[in-house]
Order: sequence, then structure tokens, then C-alpha cells
Amino acid sequence: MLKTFTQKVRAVVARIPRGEVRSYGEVAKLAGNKNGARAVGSIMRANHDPNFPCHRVICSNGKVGGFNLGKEEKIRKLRSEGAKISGDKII
DNA sequence: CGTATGACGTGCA
DNA sequence: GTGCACGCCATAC
Repeated sequence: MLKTFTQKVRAVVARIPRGEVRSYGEVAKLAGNKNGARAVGSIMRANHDPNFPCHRVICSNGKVGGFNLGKEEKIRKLRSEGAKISGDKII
């Protein structure tokens, strides 16, 4: 039973289809807090699960945002899944 | 409980 | 497009 914001966020991010991306704000909204974009970032940063697709969460402006292993690695993963990226921005 | 920090978002110059 | 200030939320101490 998902009741905490963190758990909901994890569930939402886990549902993101391969090759697709979702902004922190969108995830936060789907999780219940439309203004919890920053909280989502904190949760993602705290998560260390390599099996968790936290790399599919980007900024609302199209930027890839950040990543524990470096944004370059994040971009590489997204590209591997079929996402279109120009520089550090999603197309 | 209060403060500081951070993988954000929006508005404005 | 770029840079800065403010607001928002979760977590660590």
C-alpha cells in the first residue's frame, strides 16, 4: 500500500515506459504533490537501486537534470533506450 | 522542532 | 538563451 510520497514517486517512476521520460514536476504531480518536484529530486538522489529507472526523470525544461553517476551516464542510458537527446536536452 | 541542503519549477531582467 | 531570486517538498543533523 503506497501512502508515503516517496513510495508513490518510486511507483510512478517505475511505471515510466522504456524510451520515455517524465519531468520531476510531472512525477510529483502524479505522486500527489504537484509542487514536490524538488522532493522528487531528493528522493531520486537518495535512491541507489541500479535496477531503478531513475534516469528516466528529467527537468521540465527538457534538460536531463542530474544523476548520481554523472549526467553523461544518464544521457547514455536514455539514448540506449531510444530517447532522443541533443547535448544535455531531451527532444 | 529548526536549520541547511538539494538530481526542481516559475517568473523576471 | 542566460542568470538570479523565490517558493516548494523530503531528508539529514
